[in-house]
Amino acid sequence: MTIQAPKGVPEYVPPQGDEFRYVRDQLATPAILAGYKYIELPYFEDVALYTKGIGESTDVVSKEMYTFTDRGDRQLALRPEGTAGVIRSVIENNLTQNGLPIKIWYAGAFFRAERPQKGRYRQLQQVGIEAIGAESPALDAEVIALGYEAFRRIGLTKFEIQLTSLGDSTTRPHYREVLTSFLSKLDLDSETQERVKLNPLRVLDDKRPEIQKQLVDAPLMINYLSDESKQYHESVKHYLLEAGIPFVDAPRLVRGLDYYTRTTFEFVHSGLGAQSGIGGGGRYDQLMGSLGGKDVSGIGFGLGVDRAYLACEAEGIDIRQALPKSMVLLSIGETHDPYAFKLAQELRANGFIVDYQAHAKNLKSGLKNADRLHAAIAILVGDDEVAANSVSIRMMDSGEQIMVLATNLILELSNRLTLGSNMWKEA
RNA sequence: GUGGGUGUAGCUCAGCUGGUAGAGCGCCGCGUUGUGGUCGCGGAUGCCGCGGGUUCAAGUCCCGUCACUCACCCCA
Repeated sequence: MTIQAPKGVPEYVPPQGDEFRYVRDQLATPAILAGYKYIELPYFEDVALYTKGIGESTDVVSKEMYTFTDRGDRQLALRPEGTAGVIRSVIENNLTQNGLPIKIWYAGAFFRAERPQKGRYRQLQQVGIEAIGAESPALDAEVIALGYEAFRRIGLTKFEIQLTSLGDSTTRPHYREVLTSFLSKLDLDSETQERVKLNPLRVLDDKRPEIQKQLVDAPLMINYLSDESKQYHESVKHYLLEAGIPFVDAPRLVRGLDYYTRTTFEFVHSGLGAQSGIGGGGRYDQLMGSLGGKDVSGIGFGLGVDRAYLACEAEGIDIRQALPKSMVLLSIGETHDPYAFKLAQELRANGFIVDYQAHAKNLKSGLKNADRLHAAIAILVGDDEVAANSVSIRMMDSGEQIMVLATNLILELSNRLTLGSNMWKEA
């Protein structure tokens, strides 16, 4: 038995690797354009951060964390989500000192010890943002808009924004009582009854038809909002409507993490099967305070890069054509290798993406190689070229080929590639 | 944790009521000794997941086991 990757861990090998990287980068771009600053955080944290921050009653904390004890007997956990770590860092580094709100973004891997299935992995990648220390419907709308833009940017169209408000600390307890008393009258299995006690809201999300049937008349949070929360929610919706960002009211929307209050949303894709959520987030009024920081509210989201990538596939989006085109430099026969090697260095120094394939057996096999590598341009260095201090530039799709002086190569390429020239270079 | 499906060539998969292994794609070579893709011809590749059982005979039937996968719970 050869060694395999751990169960439930996705891999993106070439050529998918570059496509995945593209998706991840594009998902982050709207936030960068909006002035959000990057934060690099640890991949493991004190277990207490998550039990206190996310809530012990959540599945994520109670049964899906990868926890371990280090040599100093510290209880640690691979991070299952991003927000708690961001808040911890904001508090620890006093980032709230220099004016609010602070807007940051992050990207990276998260870990959940779940049973894997399509689109649900034990190691998942997210791009996330957080805007901390300000409450205004405009900010909520901005965060939602940035998520919307992110998915649009990679070409997704078959998704919708589901939006609701989970109420504030003054109205939530009352609603919870109402809901609990409703649920306690239903015919539920013991496991679900247990969930009613722990977190009744989550029962609304149950997909089993026999449960859903009983929930048609369930009381909804949206009808129990305080005037203040209601007004705030209406205002958020108004901003979105004005900006032309489509959303649907989702009064039964529930999220898996306990810290969400008021504005709560999810990006749901229709082409993914069971794991349809490609992103989600919301506002958290108490999280900063409960972790020992300033008592201010924040809002953020996490976008699933793995699922976004799957969604592209489901929509038939051709990511490869969006990637930079590549050039292959071929030397025919060994004698020209040093000459070609030097040319490759020069091209790269000028920003071109150049794959140098040394000493092709003959031109035919060299071109075949270039074709297999999906090169858009082949630069040929053979006897004829070297004799004339030249190289040949061959456009692989048209077959058009010209010989130019080596000293003019950079200039020639730059001239020929003016249209969309960034397509040939690494950002 | 619960339920279903699948393990056969590098990949996707076919292989009927048991008779000793196949296709497409890819790969290598030749047609073409400086021109790739298309086309034609030729070629290589398998402990049929693993262990046991039934049988003259097992990829095929039975038992076990491992892995993968989809779905439920839950989540990005």
